[in-house]
Amino acid sequence: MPYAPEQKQEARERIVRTARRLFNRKGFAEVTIDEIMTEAGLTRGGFYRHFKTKDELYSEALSQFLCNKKPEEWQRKHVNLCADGATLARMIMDAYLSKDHLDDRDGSCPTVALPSDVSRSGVPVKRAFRIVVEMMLEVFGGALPGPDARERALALVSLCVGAMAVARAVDDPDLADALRIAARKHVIASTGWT
Amino acid sequence: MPYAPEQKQEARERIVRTARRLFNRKGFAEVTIDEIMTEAGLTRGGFYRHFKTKDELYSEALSQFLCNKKPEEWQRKHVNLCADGATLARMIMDAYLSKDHLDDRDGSCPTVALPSDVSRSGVPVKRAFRIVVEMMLEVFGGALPGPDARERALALVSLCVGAMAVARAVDDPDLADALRIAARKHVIASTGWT
DNA sequence: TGTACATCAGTGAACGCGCGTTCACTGATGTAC
DNA sequence: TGTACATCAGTGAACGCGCGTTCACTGATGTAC
Repeated sequence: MPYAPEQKQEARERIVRTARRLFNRKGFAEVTIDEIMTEAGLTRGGFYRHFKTKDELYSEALSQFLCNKKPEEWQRKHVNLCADGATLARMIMDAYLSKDHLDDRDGSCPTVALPSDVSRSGVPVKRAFRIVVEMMLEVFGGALPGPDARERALALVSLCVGAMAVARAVDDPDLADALRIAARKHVIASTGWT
Repeated sequence: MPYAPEQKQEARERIVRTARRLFNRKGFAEVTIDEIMTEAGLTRGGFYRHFKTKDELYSEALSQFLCNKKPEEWQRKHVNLCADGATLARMIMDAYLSKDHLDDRDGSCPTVALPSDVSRSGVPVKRAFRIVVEMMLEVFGGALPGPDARERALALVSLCVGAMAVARAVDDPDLADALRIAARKHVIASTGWT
C-alpha cells in the first residue's frame, strides 16, 4: 500500500471539515462537490476515492459536528466533569445563546443551522442530529435536580434551539436578539444556574 | 383583455398553493417548476406568465402561509376575539404542539418545516417568516399578564418552535413525542392556560 | 346579430448551463529481488 | 544499495442528465364595427 499511510485520512478529514462548513452555510443541495474539493485544496475527481456519493458525505459531515466542532465546549465538558454540573450547563447555555454563535453560520451547532434540512433527510443524518440533541439533554438534565430532570431538560433544549433557529430566520436583528435574551433569562430564572 | 378575468388569478393561486405544499415537504431546491405546474394541473411553460423566477414564487409561497394555511386557527382567532385570550392561546398552542401538526409535513407551519431554509434565504422570505412569528407572539403575549408579557411570549414561542423543529429532525419517534409533550407541559405549568 | 381582429393564458419542444459522476491518465511512494 | 514494478490518491477532461428558462405557437375569449 504505497502512498503515505495517513495522508489519505488527512485529505478525507479535510474534505469532511470543509463540507461541514459549507453545508452549514448553504444547505445540502446548494453546495457542489467541485466547491467542496476546491476549498479542501483538491480537485473534483478525487472525491470518489473517499466517498461513494454526495449523500454519503452529508451523513458523515453531520456526524463530525460532534468531534470537530464545539471542541472548546465539549472537551471542556470532559475536563470539567468533576466540576459543578450546573456551572457547565450554564457555560454551554451561554455559549449556545450567544451572539457569536448566532452569527457563526459556518461553525454553529447543526441544531441551529440545519433543523429543517435534517427533517427532510434520511435516517443516518437524523441519527447524527439526535446524538447532538442527546448530548445537550445530558448536560442540561445532569444539572437539574429531581425526577423530572429529563422532562425539564427537554423543554430547555427546545427553548434554546427554537430561540436560535427563529432568530436566524427572521429579518429583524432586534427581534433576533430579543429571542436570544428572553431565552437566556427564562433558562436562568427557571433553573437558578449561576 | 380577453380570457376570463379571474381565471388567471385562480391559476396563480393554485400554483402558489401547490408550491407552498411542495416547498414545505421537500425544501426549495428539491422542488422543480415542472413538478409544481404539473401538480397544479398546468404545464411547464405557463409558469412565466405568473412569475418572473422561481425565487419570486418562493417568497410568495411563504407569505401565503398566513392567509391560506392554518385557516382554522387564525380565522378562529378573529371569530373568538371577544373570547378569552388565554383560551385562544391554549387552543393554538395545543394545535401547534399536536401529533397531527408534527406529521403534517405538507401543511404545517413554516416555523416547523422551514426555519433553517429560511435562515439562508433573502429578505422577502425572512420577512414573511417574521410575520408568522409575530402573529404567534401576539396571541401568546396577549394571553399573559404583566409588563414582561412580551418577553415571556418570546420564550414560549421559542419553546414551541424548537420542540417541533427538533422533533422532526430526530430519528426516534419516542424522543419526538417526549419533546412535544414536555413543551406542552412546560407551557401550561408556566402560564396556567386552561 | 355577425364577422374580423387583437389579446394573452397556456402548451410543449428546445436551449443551455451546471453539477454529479466516470474515466483514462499521472506520478509519488512502498515493495520485491 | 539499486532497480523494476505495483499500487492508488489525485487530476482534469468528458459525459449525461435534469432543470430553469425561452420561444414559437394555439386557441379561447373579448372588442370593434
